[in-house]
Amino acid sequence: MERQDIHNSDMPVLCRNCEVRHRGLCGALEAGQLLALSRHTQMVRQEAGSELIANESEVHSYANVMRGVVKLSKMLEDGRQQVVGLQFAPDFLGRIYARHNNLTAEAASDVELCRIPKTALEKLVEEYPELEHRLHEQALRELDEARDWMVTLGRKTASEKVASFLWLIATHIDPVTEARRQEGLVESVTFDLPLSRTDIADFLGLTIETVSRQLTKLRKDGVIEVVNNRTFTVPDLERLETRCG
Amino acid sequence: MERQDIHNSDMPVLCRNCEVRHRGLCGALEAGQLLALSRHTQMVRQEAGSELIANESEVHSYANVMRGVVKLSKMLEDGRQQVVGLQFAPDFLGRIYARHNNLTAEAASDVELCRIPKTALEKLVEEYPELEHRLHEQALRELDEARDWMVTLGRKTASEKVASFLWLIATHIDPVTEARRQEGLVESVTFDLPLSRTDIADFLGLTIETVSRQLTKLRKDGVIEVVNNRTFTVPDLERLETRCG
DNA sequence: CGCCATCTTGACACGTATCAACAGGCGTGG
DNA sequence: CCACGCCTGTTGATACGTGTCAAGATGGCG
Repeated sequence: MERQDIHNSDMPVLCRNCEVRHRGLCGALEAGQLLALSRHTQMVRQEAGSELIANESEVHSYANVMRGVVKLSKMLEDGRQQVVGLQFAPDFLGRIYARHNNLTAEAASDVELCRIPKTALEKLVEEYPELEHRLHEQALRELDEARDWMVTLGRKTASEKVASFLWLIATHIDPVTEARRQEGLVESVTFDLPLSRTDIADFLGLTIETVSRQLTKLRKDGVIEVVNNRTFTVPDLERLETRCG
Repeated sequence: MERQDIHNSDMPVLCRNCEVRHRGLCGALEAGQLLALSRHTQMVRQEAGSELIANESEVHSYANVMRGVVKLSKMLEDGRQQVVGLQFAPDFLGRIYARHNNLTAEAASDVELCRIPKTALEKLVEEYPELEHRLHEQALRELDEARDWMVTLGRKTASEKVASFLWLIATHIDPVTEARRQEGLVESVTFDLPLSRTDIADFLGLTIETVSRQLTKLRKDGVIEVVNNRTFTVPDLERLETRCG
């Protein structure tokens, strides 16, 4: 997979076929730099539910999310849990520069990751400042998202929280339809939830019962249609947005 | 203030006397680079309550917090407010690279800022990668803090939230005693709250009445002693920590 | 077909919000 | 110098939203 076709171009085939290359970290790099990077990367598939990063574990590698959804969470000593973020392709996964991880990462759906060892990435970052710039911008984006979510956690009602969650998923799960939505071309969306009711509750600071009740309320109000437990359709996204508080 | 004493050293006097230089952004820089930076910086004092960054406003400058506490907050359309972060010296203030601010910053106490225009800093960042590295590390630190606070907002009880807030202030308001505390040399601390009850409530996702009730409960339990409305002493920090959940 | 995990629904409890009254500090002005 | 009003914070009574506990329903899968 990591072999390059020198008769064609300097770009590794792995990267040439990479769907997220232009949007993610690697968009920063020229062909030659991509080659340097790809010498150390490895594509791995992980099935839903597998632990990608264990809390308190030593950092050995980082990764780019290529496909699927990753769930980031933290736990109090007594077991109370809070999901502190979701990552979608092409997000960078891992806390660079830290010795130890301070959260848990789990595959929420089946995921594909492009892994790179800690030392390899850190060396490349020193060499190519544009790489650090990209990582910095992602950190800032995640910080913005975390702060937006703090408003949801601290100040919204259960009903608004659930609507906000559905809105988040509807607008992040599929970059293609999201692009069309932003041009006003789409108002109805169908999607699969990447999280169980328990995870949703842990994301929203609620119980699963409250999440369930608010979902049925949204269904009865016609804001969502339930295809099955895990897949919903939102007939009118603007209508959903008004429910987000 | 910005004149340098060429007979003594290349370092601008402004910076030579700067208390936070080694810990903050500028710790990245050599004397010559500091000089380049200080050509554009300006110390300003703002009194408690003044708005430092207006939401949605265009970004014209950034700043380092030199003294005091800055409160970052967001508001929903109907006026519900959430404080999404506090900044202490020597934190960097402002969302670099963004065209528009997406939160409000207010001086929680009287503050001193070291301001620098947007374009000046961005040019310097391009020139000195170490500067971007420092900013990146601060963004990552703030992200960690935001995620920790998400746990507080989503999963802690009112009592634990108030204890967590007091813990945060007690361990951040004064770097000197905090350093001694970490060596186990201090267990009692007295401090001034930089926030009103309203702000504390908005930070914790509670009402002022609930904050007030939890404070009296902590007082009656001997966890805190109330010197006056704004200044408390914590006789045993470890005892407070156990109340944080 | 039946088991198990996941989700939903119901009855009730409890924590926090809401609304209202009161207390204290502090500056202003008589 | 004290009276007054205002602002901030506290305390109390009650309401309401969400949590808790328990029972069913649904769906996937052997």
